[in-house]
Amino acid sequence: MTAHWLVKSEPDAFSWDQQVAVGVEPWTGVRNALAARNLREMRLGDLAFFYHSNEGREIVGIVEVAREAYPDPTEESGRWCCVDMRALRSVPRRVTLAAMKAEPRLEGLALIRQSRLSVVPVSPAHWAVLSEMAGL
DNA sequence: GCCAACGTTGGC
DNA sequence: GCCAACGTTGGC
Repeated sequence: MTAHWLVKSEPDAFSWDQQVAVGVEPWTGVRNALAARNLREMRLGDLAFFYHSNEGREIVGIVEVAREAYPDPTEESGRWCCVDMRALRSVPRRVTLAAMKAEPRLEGLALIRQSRLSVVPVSPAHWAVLSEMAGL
């Protein structure tokens, strides 16, 4: 069963253009227990929206899980994990946070409800609405 | 184990 | 640049 997610990155730190350029990239640096749990639940081939936080505040592309959770190499203790993400495609239309907030069918979206969480699940229904808004 | 202080994230 | 939300830390 394929699950859907949304992952955030500040474009200043790591942008969608960089993700596209490298293809596959370790999704490191998550230091929040709930976000880390979401990472561990990701399965090979799961899809995720790539969202630019802070600057842009919009969904810009789609990535897929290319490797399931393993210890984050950027952290010594081994208690944090990361996954590998592969760039799949840019979205034809970027979906802004404002547009998501204005869409009644997206009520309860974790991105809005827990704005500080960097890795959040997206329900199948919400995924369908967001895909439609993104022009997919 | 409680809770105040503090730090960080991210929207505005 | 401000501030709300919320996670973490440390004193007790």
